[in-house]
Amino acid sequence: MKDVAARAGVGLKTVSRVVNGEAGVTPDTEQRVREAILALGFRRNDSARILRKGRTSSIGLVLEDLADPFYAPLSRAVEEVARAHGTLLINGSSAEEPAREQELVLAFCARRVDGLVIIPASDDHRYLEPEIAAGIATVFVDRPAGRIDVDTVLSDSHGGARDGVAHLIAQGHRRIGFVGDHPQIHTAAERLRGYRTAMTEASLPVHGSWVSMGSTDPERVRTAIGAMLDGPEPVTALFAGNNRVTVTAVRMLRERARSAPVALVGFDDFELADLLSPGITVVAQDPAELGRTAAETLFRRLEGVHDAPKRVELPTRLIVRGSGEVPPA
Amino acid sequence: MKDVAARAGVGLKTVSRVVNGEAGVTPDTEQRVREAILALGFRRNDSARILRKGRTSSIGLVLEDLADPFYAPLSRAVEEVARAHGTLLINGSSAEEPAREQELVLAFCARRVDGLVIIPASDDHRYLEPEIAAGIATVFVDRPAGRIDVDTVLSDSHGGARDGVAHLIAQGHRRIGFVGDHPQIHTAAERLRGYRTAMTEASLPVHGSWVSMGSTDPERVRTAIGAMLDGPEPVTALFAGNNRVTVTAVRMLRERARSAPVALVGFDDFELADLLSPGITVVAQDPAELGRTAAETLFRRLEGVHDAPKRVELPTRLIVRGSGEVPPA
DNA sequence: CTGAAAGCGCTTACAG
DNA sequence: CTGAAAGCGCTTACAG
Repeated sequence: MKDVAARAGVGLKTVSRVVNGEAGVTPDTEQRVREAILALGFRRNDSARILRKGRTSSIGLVLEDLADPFYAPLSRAVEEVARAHGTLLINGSSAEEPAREQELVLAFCARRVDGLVIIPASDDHRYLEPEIAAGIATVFVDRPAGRIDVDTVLSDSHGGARDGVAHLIAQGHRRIGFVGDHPQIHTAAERLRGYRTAMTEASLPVHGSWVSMGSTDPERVRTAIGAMLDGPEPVTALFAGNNRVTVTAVRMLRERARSAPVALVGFDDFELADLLSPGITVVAQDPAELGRTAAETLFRRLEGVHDAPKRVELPTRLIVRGSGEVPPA
Repeated sequence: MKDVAARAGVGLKTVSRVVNGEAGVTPDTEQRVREAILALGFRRNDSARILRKGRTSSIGLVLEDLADPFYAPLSRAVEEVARAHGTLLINGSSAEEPAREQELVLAFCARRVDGLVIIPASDDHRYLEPEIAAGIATVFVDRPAGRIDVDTVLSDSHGGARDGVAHLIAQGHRRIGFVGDHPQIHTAAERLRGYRTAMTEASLPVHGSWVSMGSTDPERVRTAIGAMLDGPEPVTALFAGNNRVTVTAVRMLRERARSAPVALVGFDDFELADLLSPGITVVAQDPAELGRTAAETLFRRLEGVHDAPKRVELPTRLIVRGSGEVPPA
């Protein structure tokens, strides 16, 4: 910029004016500055601008896995909102590791992002308190924050799971298995709770062997489902706690196609669910809407809205496609 | 930092030393500084650090759509490599709009990212010349750059499509349709070329109505496929130019299940392709490997490797699952 | 309409 | 082992 000013024979401030399209420069001066910019290949250094202005016009998004088909649309929705606000998106995957979540969040804060959208992997976010106090707006999405009070956008995991399991009960099922993610994950715990609610509301007992929580690794899920199907009180229907479990369940039921058919309802919709035979009945969330709502909440804060932190819960939707309407054997 | 120094009764440089874990501070002094940092809730401002250091330790990734199942693993792979290099990832979706691609790239450059990984939407990248001259390392992936000479990582679209179409020919098909994306997109054009190569190698004519290029919007794809199946020279097999086309083709063939079965091979693998009936035979790329290779190439440049720009072409793999082995009616 | 000075919050290069 | 001065490249607040 100094070089441009020297070459154009003007002051620094005049170059700044031209670069930022501010008024108060004669066409003639502006022309000289523009020529110097072109000749020198000058591009404004936003790092310096940011340092001086205080706002970075960037936000950070921490999620579990960018490549997960559930989070990809969420992430894209956040990006679109950010773009509409002239803001850049920095993101990172926590890989479900609390230490990595914290590392990413603090790295973003050190870059002085204006705000954060977080899908947490940990359950204690007090480490964020100084950052929030320092003015970094923060919204949690998909899962709530632990031990701090911040804006949160969730899906109704409890209600969705209850609806899905009630649907199986309505088809006549009495012995229903639940396979979920690690119980520390809020959504997993809530869905299990929804399952129990539905069973209780129908006065059905829940056999201990019908519930399995843990890694969504296919091997573990297979073992769990195998035990439910071949155990002493074999289930006639399965409720899968998320998309990864559902896919493994579909594979497994396919392989056992010769045995008595087992009904299946999964939490989370996924592409091609309608093309399988039977189509997979699911409790669908709207990940893009989660992302959009979270990002809009964030920007409302950045625009200076200062009421108490809010918790938004988005409804789920049961999509009937066939797999959940298989009657009990 | 000034406040911390004042409170600890030391100089700025000493605070800097403690914050950065540099040697040469007595334990006693360090202790005082740490206490001041804690008391004041001080966090280093990386914007200032960046300005002074010259390197931002961030890279930019521009792709077409973060939410596309093909690009999500690519993006994740880039992130992992960046992470291994202590670098943050900024990303944005071009939505296949050249103006948006350029806007994102220039915004990243203004933030002085150390490097760029670009999946281009445009075919003229001369606008990048000043940035590259200014030292921003750049790698193109999935599609080549236009009118500039830079590192590029591609899949073998031509060879993959040729293999896929040759596979259909080997099953006895003579009338094969090709439905692809917009012909301006390099991969789309290359796959079409692969189709023609395979047909020519088998001395088969290509009827004009067997080729349709354009938007991957389901309505357009349906119309195109309908014309091929119901036209004067009806095809007995289809080659789909990418995952979006394949999915629409699957839906359509499913609906027409009562007519003579049509063979299908698609470019790009997708989740659950094996669970459909029949399973979908595909020419698979490895998007994560594309991303990893591109990012590693980028970091090699950032570490100072200065040979001529390289072009890497990764092989594709034909995965046989059933849909491509349907014989001609 | 234009520009000189100060400052954003750090690090660098140097001196003690 | 420690710190004062200069500077990274901009913008702000002000004066002319």
